Amino acid sequence: MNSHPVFFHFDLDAFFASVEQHEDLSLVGKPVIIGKVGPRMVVSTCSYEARKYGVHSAMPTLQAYKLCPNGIFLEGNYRLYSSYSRRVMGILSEYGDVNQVSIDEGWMDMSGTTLLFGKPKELALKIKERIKNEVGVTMSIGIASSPFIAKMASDYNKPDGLCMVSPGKEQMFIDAIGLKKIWGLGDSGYKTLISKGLNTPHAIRDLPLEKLQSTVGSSYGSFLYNAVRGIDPGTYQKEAKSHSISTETTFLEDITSSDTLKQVLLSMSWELMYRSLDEGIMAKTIGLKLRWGDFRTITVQTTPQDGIMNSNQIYENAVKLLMSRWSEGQGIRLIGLGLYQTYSGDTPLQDSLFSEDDHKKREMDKVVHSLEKKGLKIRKGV
DNA sequence: AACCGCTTTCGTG
DNA sequence: TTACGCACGAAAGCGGTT
Repeated sequence: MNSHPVFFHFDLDAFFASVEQHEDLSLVGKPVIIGKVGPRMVVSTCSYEARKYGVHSAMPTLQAYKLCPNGIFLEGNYRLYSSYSRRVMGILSEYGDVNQVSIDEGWMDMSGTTLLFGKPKELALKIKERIKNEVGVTMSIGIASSPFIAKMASDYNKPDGLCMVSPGKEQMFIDAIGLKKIWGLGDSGYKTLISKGLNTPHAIRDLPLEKLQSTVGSSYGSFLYNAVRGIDPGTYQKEAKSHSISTETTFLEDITSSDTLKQVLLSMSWELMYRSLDEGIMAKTIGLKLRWGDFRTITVQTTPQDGIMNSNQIYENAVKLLMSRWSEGQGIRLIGLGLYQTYSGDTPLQDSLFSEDDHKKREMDKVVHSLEKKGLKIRKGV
């Protein structure tokens, strides 16, 4: 009887680039890079052929161009990728509940499905084959006793990989991949550990929990304590908390005029308002993010006493926040606006605080938004 | 002591 | 030789209030 837990983590290989290669077969085998060559642009994804040149995600495209001048640089077609993604998720969902993590990745609890679908490894091979044949892209799958280990297993043999970590071998697996590949341990944490002489999972295992927590903080300490033992530190079973919606943009050139910044904030206020209406949420907090030409970055937020009802209020608060930290003439590279501390509903927490006008403006926002969704162009340039 | 608000930092894809 | 996006969540540290 196989009664132990079995999780699949799946990850599509160089997904956007693979889709482009499948759509245009002349790109197969070539270095395909998603990202327009130009200042302030970065690589979104690139094919494995491009990675041979040292190109990788988040790299400035100008640098990628230097490394790989023969690369095929594409702008990216997110609708297309989404439709591929939906087809993949559709196939996967024939085998169980899909916990989608992003457009190209997710995990499933496949415990106790052997009688139904066959042994995990064979099932994984079958799924990989189906995705390749029916969608046209390759997928890597990791199989393990927790989503945490399965996640790293799916990365182990990429691309077109399959890796199973047998129950009881989790800690050995962590030792084999090393600190740097532990999910949740990024550049900064890695450097901190190295600077303290903690170079391997083994070295961290030698420390008692309390000691670890006093060196790197209680939360991070217990995360590491579990991770180096191959125990899922609770990576994916987080309950959905208050979420947030935000938008930001980097200008082609630094902006120094308040009119331009205000115009952008106005359009962002509309966007956030409409997105929050679509998602049926209200927010308590408005936050502004600014990045100066020298990359210095700050955030500033406010939780207005009178709540947030409509796009006007978002905009007015945003401008106040801007003026509290920025003076005319300073070059702004990036500006962002977000709604935080959201809760679901259509009514404010303390309704009495809202004026009649605020309610009216909210109703107007709704009408404008519904007309726009039907294809009517109300505003210009958005 | 518990809670809330604000800001920064870190990490993910 | 440089080049550096966007959206989201979690947590720490601090100061203030109940």
